Amino acid sequence: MTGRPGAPTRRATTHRASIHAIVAQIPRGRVASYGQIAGLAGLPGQARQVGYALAALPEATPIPWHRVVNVRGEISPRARTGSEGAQRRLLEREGVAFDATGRIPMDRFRWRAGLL
DNA sequence: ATTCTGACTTGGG
DNA sequence: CCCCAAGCCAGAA
Repeated sequence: MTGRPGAPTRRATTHRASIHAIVAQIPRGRVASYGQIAGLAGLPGQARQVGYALAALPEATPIPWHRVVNVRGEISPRARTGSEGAQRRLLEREGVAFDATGRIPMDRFRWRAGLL
């Protein structure tokens, strides 16, 4: 350890890594909210960080980032447009439905971790 | 080293 | 339903 006695513990891994790991587990046809992911990643209350972690992903990634939506069941608007439409299309292709107001009925599609 | 900025959630009025 | 404030991390300039 580079540890000087009394020095603050330095993060060995970034939070982004654990967040990506959780998102990678969301099964096809299911969605999770940012806050839900944060909790599962051991970072309760850091929903925002989840969004930032996803925004940092490269264009081509094996991580199913499109399965993460906000707690209201809607696709969160980004500063940079482009992926919103693609995200909805990807979800619909997996069988995730949107209601007339453009929201996903979370009661039906929310991912239950540890449950298929 | 400091400053800025982004895919959020929750509670209260 | 709307609006506001607080909590939070990391990478780029």
